[in-house]
Amino acid sequence: MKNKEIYAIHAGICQCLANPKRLEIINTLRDKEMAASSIAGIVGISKANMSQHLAMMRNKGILRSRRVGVNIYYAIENPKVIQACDIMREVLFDYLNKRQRLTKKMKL
Amino acid sequence: MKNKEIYAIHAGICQCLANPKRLEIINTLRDKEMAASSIAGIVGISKANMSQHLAMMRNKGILRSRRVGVNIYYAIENPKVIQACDIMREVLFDYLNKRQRLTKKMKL
DNA sequence: TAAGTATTTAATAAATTGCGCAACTATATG
DNA sequence: CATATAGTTGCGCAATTTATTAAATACTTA
Repeated sequence: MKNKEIYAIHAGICQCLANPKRLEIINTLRDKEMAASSIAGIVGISKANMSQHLAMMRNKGILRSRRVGVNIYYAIENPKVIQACDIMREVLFDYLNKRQRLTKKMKL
Repeated sequence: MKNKEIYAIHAGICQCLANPKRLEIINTLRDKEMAASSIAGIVGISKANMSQHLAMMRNKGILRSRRVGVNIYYAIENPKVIQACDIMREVLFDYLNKRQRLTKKMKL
């Protein structure tokens, strides 16, 4: 497999993290499985839209799903995603802290 | 700061990883700083486009830049990004391996 | 200061993404 | 079988992203 192809698929998987709703879904499923409609309720989006986000993440190996009666339960497939997510959140906070320090300094 | 806002900024930073060219840039700068045009040469995109990608990542605290004469050198600002990148790459490989095993099993 | 190299910026076109809506499928139950 | 509930899918549209081009800026050196 070519290097450029790898980067493309890699980017495709990272794409899952590049949307606030999907981050919230991942965070909600951090330690439990949950039915699609329950997640939709928590995140506050429509069933259809939720289904689209969930399908995307399942197709990329980030989530898995299983049917139990009328419900379909989703869960994190690969916990490494949580790890990556958390690290990127640290990057975010490092960035915010740095900006805050700079702003303070400018006010002195 | 509101929870939803955090998710939005978090997604904004993750967006940097959601493009093959940017992943290649990050990987190229993994252990060294490099002038914009040199990176463009390695990754194989135009200077203008490179500049846009670099600016985006600098604005989000992922890269930093410094001018040395006529050149502007870019480097990773927060090494945690590399870590997150590598973990997401593992997720990718876990996924590819799993698919391969499934494909093999189906052929038996 | 004029010319050359490196980089950025602005404007645009093309491609992709996100989301609402309606229709459809699958399961459970009266 | 009819109905209800949970979830998925296809379609269209607005918003965002990406790449391209041309013009502008910054620095160096003759």
